Amino acid sequence: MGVTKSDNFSIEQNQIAEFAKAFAHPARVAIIQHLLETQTCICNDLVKVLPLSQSTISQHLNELKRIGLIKGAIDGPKVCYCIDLDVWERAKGLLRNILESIKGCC
Amino acid sequence: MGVTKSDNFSIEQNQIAEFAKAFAHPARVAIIQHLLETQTCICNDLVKVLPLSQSTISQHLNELKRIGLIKGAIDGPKVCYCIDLDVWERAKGLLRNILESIKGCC
DNA sequence: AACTTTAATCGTATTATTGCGATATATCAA
DNA sequence: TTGATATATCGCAATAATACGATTAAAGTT
Repeated sequence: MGVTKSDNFSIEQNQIAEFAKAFAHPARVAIIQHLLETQTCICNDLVKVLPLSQSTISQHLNELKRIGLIKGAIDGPKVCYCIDLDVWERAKGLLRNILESIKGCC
Repeated sequence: MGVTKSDNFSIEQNQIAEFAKAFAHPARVAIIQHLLETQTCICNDLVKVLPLSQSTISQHLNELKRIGLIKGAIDGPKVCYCIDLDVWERAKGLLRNILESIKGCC
């Protein structure tokens, strides 16, 4: 049917998948890296930095906001985005947990 | 146009996105977790364990193989899959690197 | 008030992803 | 040889994701 059958998997599995999705596109990786570098919030410098249109970047930002990894603060006509530390830590924990749970292999 | 514009991003950004994609679906998370648990290779126990059809699971396995995180060894009529340690370590390094590069926030 | 900047959203086109049944193939067991 | 088991692949359908231009809306600026 084409739809991800989320219901059949655990909450944790869905959460991991959701966080991973944030990093599953090079444009979103670039956005996140930029936010990590500038540390302090940025707004639409991204439009100048990334090879994508304003509307596309806005969509990616919205997706990251939906996932929870970033949050935006309105500042006049601008919106300053930054990493949401709490959510980031949860994502880090979940992903680190699965990445480091390897003990050996065949 | 609907296509991810990979060319406009760095190799590293694309690699991170590619590895993240492996985890960006609950079914693949479940498959990976199962492979991590059983440690030794498994084949199509997955069909019995996961709420998905054989063909769908085969597709997910193929996607993971394409990304490189797992490899399959033919054993008679079966195929035993397991984590590819080298690739896994590279994925771990890249993802850990970005996840831990946060210094603070607004 | 007119203009600029910023950003979200709408509409649309295109491609990717997810999923399943059916089928094909290969190996092993009886 | 016949049958069972294990997998991959094909064909199809439906939904999701990516991207852009155009438009809208809000907040400053002149």
